[in-house]
Amino acid sequence: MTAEEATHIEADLGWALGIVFRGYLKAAGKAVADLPGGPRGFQVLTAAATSGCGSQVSLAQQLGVDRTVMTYLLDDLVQAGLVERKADPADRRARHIVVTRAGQELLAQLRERLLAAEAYVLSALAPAERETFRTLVQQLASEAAIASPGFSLCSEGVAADVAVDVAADVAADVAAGGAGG
Amino acid sequence: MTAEEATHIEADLGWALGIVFRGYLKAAGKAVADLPGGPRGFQVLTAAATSGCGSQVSLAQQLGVDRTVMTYLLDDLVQAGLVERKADPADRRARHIVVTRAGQELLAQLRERLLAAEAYVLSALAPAERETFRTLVQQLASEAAIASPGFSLCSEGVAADVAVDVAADVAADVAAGGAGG
DNA sequence: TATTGTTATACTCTATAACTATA
DNA sequence: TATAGTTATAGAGTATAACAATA
Repeated sequence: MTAEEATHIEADLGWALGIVFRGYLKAAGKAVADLPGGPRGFQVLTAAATSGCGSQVSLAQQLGVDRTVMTYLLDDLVQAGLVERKADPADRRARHIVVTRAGQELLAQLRERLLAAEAYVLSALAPAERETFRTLVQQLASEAAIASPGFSLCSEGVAADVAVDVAADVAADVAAGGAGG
Repeated sequence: MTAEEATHIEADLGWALGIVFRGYLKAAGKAVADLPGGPRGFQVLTAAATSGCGSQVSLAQQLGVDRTVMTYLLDDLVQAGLVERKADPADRRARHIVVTRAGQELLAQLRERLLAAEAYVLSALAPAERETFRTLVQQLASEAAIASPGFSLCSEGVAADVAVDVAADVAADVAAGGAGG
């Protein structure tokens, strides 16, 4: 490596990732400003709604955060009436996180707003490149998540049926005009 | 959007970006553990070494952080003898940030360690995909940085000549065996 | 003994305002 | 009046340890 090859800041992956991530947080924060926990709260809602095993540790592992963080996030979401901590009959230590109907409705609405925010963040890329970028980030994140200790996605499970049941009702509402931008 | 299309957490761009970014911070943090400020300190060093206009605000804008953060980062780097705050004869308010010889040496060494950390973060992708990902993130970050108020890269300028002068000496040292992993 | 959930603590990063010295 | 740099403060986000209840 010679002096002429002195790396500029744009070549630093950490710089680029940081800029993009902070830009995303800013855009997504506005999109879900009325949701407790902001983008993190949305991720909890999404994971709780689509994941089969809804225990707090399992959600925390999926989201890549500490289980102590999950307690705070859930406290706020419970207080807002968006999720509930149900007792797990199979393990009295665990709490089963269930998204309420209000939570399902809000989730469906915020999903569209968040998609718009994502589109804004990616707007510097050509349409084909956006999909490529999404695929690659997703691929990196999935591998990293799998590599983290104790990770399991639990896409099938006991709670999935209940969640889908509620989601069916909600989907009708949203399609009827709930999708406010 | 129907219930069957309920978005899983992997489809959330914020989730993926967060996982990847935190994974990078972890890997990069180990790589530059002996540098004040960690990966952020490395970015300051890189920007100061390759950017022409080395004022603190200009560096802060390039890095996408507040100018108050730059003060703390530079305090530690100055104390470690890696950069110096020189008076700017053209503007007595401004400080010209110059990387010392020790800073240049450390920068050259850490650059290789950081490249290894970056390679680790991207290891889930095929070689061709890694370059694609780098290009796309860089493209997104550059556009976002340019869009931010007051941004200017200043790749050419007064200090550039001095920096390259020092860098030439350092490059010889590193090539001779300074690149410790 | 290990795990779930909670609480408390501390450390980092970030955001804001106020202050000085210069322009 | 505006800008460069500093300082102080507060708010998020994260990491760690400790604890009670349960496996």
